[in-house]
Amino acid sequence: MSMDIAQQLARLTARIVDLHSLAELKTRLEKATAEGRPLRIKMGADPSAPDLHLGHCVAMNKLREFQECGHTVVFIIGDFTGMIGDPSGKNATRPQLSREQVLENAKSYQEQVFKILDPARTEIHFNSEWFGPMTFDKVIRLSAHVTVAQLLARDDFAKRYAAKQPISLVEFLYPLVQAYDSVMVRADVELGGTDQLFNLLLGRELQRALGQEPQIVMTLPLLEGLDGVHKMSKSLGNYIAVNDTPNDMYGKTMSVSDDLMWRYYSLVLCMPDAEIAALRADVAAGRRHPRDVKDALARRIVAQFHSDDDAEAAAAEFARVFAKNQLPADIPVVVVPPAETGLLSLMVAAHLAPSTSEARRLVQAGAVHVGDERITDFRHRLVPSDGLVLRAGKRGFAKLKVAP
RNA sequence: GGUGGGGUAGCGAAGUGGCCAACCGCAUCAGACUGUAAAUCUGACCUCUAUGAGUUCGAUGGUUCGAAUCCAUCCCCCACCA
Repeated sequence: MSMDIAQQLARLTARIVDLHSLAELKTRLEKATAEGRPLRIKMGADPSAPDLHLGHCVAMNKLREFQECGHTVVFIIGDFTGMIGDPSGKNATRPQLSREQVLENAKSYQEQVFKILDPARTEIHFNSEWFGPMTFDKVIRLSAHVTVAQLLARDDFAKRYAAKQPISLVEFLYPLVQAYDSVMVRADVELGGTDQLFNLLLGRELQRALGQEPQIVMTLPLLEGLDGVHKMSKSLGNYIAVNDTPNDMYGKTMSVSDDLMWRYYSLVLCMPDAEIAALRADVAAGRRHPRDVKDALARRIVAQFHSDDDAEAAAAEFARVFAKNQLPADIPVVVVPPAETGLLSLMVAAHLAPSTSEARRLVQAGAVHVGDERITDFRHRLVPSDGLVLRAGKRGFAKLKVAP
């Protein structure tokens, strides 16, 4: 714990949305320094989605900053809750997970998490540790600490209640479950997305009710996904996964809108506000092209999760394919029979279209090239030859190989 | 348990016997323009051995020349009351 309190505070409160409260955080940091013990920073993870994406990284980055200030991250894998199935929000029922699935997801979670976090300063717990053996009388006693009015205060509950939409009892129980996790790991700080604020605050209340010092609560912004509107999430398919290939990662980043890229600079790369402001000013004044600024962003993101070389290669590949309209370096090879066939069935065989109807639409729309030639006649027939490249749309490529 | 409302393509939402493969909006895909940005314009958007055919409107069975539309049974959802 080399940094002094003021430095830590400045660092730890960057980019956050809510903080309850700054004074408590300061006191707690001072106390920790005095006692020579690191703070315990809790964060919960949902084991139903093993694919971490950049949206998760917003909070992870904050966790890492805590670690860099010498504190311990306590990562909770919600395996118990995962096995019940989380009915949160719109998708009424999430699939229940088996024990094996949860463990498998947890493992892949860990691998991904440690691309950002320091394993030496991370503790991982499964909440089945304490919920598994819990008996129902304890559950009831626990629920006595929370009132319905309190729960209804949560924004999305309030809205749904007002709109006469259903709220399942399980959903009511969830915040309590999460709050109890905080009690069990004796969290000093818990952080999450802004949508988690209520749950985090409930943890505070519960800790107080059970005689613990209440955790400090911190929320971070929700990162918008590739569509620029909704928060990045797996179910919406608008995400950049931590495990995406360099090319995908680079390309997806380049498809982010200009307005949004500043958020990525801030929330994913943790670039200080002043630097971002300077960049923005350059772009506004025409000193820099927004495309170049985005290219830099994409490179840095790829470099962070892969390597500098990967970033370089992805940028080069992107320039070749999309800027110069040349063929990608790696085109999937499809083995086809040597006989003459219709273009449509060839496209389906090459996975360029899921159905011949779809293939026909692409051809009619002028999206299909055979070699250098654009084909618009869906009845087109051809004799496959080795190395012939089929192209459908911007991203669909297939290289033919004739079966002997 | 009672009363009322409802289940239509990825989502939302029309349609209440033939003009319905099903208006419209969103999302998506493609083309043009570009910086694979945004915005805009255009087209497509169940499947197929494709100017035709086949399968769709919670499920099953029925009435009819003909059903998403009518009838019966069943399944599921929601609100209110208890």
